[in-house]
Amino acid sequence: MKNRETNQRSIILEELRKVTTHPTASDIYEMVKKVLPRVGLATVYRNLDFLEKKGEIIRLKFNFQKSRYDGNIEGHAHLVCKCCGKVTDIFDVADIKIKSEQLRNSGFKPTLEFIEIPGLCKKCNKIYR
Amino acid sequence: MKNRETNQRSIILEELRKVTTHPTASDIYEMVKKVLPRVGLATVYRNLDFLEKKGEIIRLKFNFQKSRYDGNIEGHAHLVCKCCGKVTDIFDVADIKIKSEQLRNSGFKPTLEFIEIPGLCKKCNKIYR
DNA sequence: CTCAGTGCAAACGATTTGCAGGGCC
DNA sequence: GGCCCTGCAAATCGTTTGCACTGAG
Repeated sequence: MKNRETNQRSIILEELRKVTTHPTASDIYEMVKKVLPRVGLATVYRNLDFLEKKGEIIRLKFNFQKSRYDGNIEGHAHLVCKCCGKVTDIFDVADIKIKSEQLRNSGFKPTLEFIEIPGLCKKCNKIYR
Repeated sequence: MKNRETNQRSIILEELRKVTTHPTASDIYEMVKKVLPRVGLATVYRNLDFLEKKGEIIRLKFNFQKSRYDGNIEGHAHLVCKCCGKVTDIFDVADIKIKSEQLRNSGFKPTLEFIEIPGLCKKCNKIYR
């Protein structure tokens, strides 16, 4: 009786799965509009929220003003250049180790698959060397 | 000739240094208003931006809608509970190790001091166990 | 048939900006 | 005295919401 499989919802997910970029809601809106010209932006937002809650997609936060979305839910991390904003996916982080007694004592359970690692990309690092 | 040391700017920094919470811009606005009743919210925003660019404070991104700020620039990480939103400071992360060939090959230089680690806090982890 | 989902437009809330006046250097 | 900074108000922009309608189950 709940969670209906609408055309809009499946196409939004489908379009997001297609790309390896990390589009914003309006990017996705534009992508979906090519398939469903009458779709509304609010529908895109509502479905992105829905899909995130379901764990089908990931909402990224590296950009302050607008959210970005990732249709790839294979556990992976993001490298985010603080200088140029470039985002790189890293898939082989199964074994990130954090050595911190405070962390161990806190009882906090990290979800390292979705971590966003700030830093400087190769290009920007050269400039600032 | 540039970067004047105004009363507003130093009080904003001073107030932010005092607390160990991670206040939003309006939280800081309220704090500063107690000292400078005629201060404007825009001034707070402009100075927070300024101070962040100068590296005097850190702008945190764990909250989607509004930015939070940290006056403690001693290298430390944040544990962010995805469930209840609780944020915990971790100071002994000098030796976070990330074992990733992709990362090594990418030439990306991580700034691990400012990393935000998602996960579940002790309390929420129990609930979801 | 029912009600979750949609499209549209208006509302919202955090942040930014234009502008005239103020005060640091 | 120059011009960076401020306070105020209005503007901006991403996101959310109210509402009547639609279509999936």
